Amino acid sequence: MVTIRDIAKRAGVSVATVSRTLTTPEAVRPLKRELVQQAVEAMNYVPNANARQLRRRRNEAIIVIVPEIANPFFSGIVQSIENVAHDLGYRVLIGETQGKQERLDYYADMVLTRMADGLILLGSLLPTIVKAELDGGLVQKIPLVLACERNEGLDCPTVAIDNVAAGKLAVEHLLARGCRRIATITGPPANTLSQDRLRGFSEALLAAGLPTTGAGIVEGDFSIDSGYIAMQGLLDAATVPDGVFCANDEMAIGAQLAIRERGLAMPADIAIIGFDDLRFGAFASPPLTTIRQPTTQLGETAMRMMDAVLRKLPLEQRNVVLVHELVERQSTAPG
Amino acid sequence: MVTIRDIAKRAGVSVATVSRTLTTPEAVRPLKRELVQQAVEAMNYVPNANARQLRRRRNEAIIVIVPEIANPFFSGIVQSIENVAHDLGYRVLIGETQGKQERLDYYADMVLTRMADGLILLGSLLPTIVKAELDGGLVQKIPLVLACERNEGLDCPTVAIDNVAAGKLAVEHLLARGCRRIATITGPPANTLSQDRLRGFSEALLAAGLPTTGAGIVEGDFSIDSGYIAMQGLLDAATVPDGVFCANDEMAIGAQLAIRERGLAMPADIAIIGFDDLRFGAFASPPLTTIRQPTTQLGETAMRMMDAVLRKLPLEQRNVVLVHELVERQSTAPG
DNA sequence: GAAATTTCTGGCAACGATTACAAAAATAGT
DNA sequence: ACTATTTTTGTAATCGTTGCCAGAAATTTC
Repeated sequence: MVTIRDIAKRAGVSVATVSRTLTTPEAVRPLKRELVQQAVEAMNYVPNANARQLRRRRNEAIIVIVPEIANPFFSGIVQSIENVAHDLGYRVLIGETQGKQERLDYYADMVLTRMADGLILLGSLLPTIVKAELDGGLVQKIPLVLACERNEGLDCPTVAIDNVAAGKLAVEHLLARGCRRIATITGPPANTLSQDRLRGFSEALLAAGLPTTGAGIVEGDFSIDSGYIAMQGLLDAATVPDGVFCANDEMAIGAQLAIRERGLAMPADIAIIGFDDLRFGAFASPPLTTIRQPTTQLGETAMRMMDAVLRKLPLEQRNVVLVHELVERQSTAPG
Repeated sequence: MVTIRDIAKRAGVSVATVSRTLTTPEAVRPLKRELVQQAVEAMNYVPNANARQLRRRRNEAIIVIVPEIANPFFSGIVQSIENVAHDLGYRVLIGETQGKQERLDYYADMVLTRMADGLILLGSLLPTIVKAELDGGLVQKIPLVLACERNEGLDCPTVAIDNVAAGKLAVEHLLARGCRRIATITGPPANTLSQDRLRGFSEALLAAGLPTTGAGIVEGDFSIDSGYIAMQGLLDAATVPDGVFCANDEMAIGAQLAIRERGLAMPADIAIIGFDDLRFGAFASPPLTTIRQPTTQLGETAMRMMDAVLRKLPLEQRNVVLVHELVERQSTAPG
């Protein structure tokens, strides 16, 4: 391996000068600068990042925690984080938890060991060391940004949409097109996101003077399969719904298959609305009405917040709420 | 930051003993080991990974290059790589190229700077420094494993399926159910994967004594939208196909929408077969027949190969070909 | 042209671990 | 009890950079 010393020797300067040429070229005279650059070129020198980071005590690397990479909603956000990170000079490490605490802690450890500078969480799971903070235990502060999900009592920068309002909007849309027997397929109840969307559902029905409980609420787990199964349950019930709000698009797509298999028409017999605006939703049968989350902005904001946290800059807002949007397609087309 | 020296002082031993307790506990007497462990616990010590890696000249981190994270096919492989990597003690950094050479080179640089030990490529793009090798230029060897795509002339471990055979199998399936006007929607022609699948298409038709050229071959780019647009083109042609082989499931799902919009029935009027077995395919309308690639095995094999390369172990096979599989669903159900 | 500044440069001590090597302690052998 | 052997331990060098500090070189000023 060719080191900075080799370059120094070849260019006939000191290691300090080489280092400066590489990091602050304007601080070294053009003549020597040229010499160094030639040597670097000739010997194919690349500075060792480990040594540099050790010395600088800074990594320019952050970890993004995703429950599941294969979920296009998350990967969209990650994509946007990567773009911004790249511009800001950070590397992005993606960690997948698959819902496992152990996995998450493993990644949190990487920021303790200084392999990475901070953590952006897209899911609802919190690292054990962070949870300890909530319980008032001794604190091992690690730079943290929460995206997508709020978390009561945890004091860290957050960016998300207002899921209660968004859920409410979805159901109001179903009401507006005339649905009266509205059901919902929710996510896991432990998930704050699920809770919020469900609350929006209830609030909308309450405001419309319709019953909000009973067989109309079925639990899924955000997967396609769970949507399919949940919908079968709804279809087997005594009163079949005429409108269903699914807490995400994947479950909605699963639900659509169940409905098609029964030979029912959408939206004529049952209207369906999803959440997230996956690109697959636009090509579903029928194309899926949904609530769009501003994926790009979500990722961008999260990354900029992280940058601010790491550079200890003041944040103008610690809890950003982005606007969601109703995307109307045929699955709820007016009758 | 608490360092190894702090622990040594507190435990009343030397730094060497602390280091050993942490890396090879069996080499230190239980008594002192206990002392050290207590100090570590009490002071919340975590070794600095940069210092360790600098010294060890090894990172236990690899980069996986994906053209697009949002593509469920790739993310499935990544998921499997992550699982195996975890078991083998590696960290995984995911890099998204979005088809940009510059982005890829950026990640390749990270292995030159020793931030990571090696590169697993899922796409077809090659880093510039690797391409230089092909041209016989001076070589900067970096540990490399190719997954999904073969690359003539590049001597590095590879794992993939036989895309020619798989493409052929898909078309033979269409032939078997009676299709005679078979078209295909391909990927970008520069892509070896596309080329292979197209070749399989041609070989199958040739063997069946059917014409293989003309309006029946439309170019897509693996995106849903491109499948939708390509299919519209096919439907507008003089002779409408009665079977279409799409080079991936995303395009097939796009094509299906185009067909539904024309009011044609699948598979009665047109049979459709895709490639990859995305989970969305199973919930398409109608559920999509496809060729399944063994995603899990693909990822696992790639990661194990990388491990072997890094540990300089001999590989029993440098070019692994995995078996693909036809998954029959309604989009090609017999008449 | 000498003195006073200003700009560049080089030497060397960090950064926080690992690991040869040698010394010390424990154990075994007689 | 004393030596020979084996285990443990500690000291110090090392990994490849960066950045402080002091001195050298260039520039400005009078």
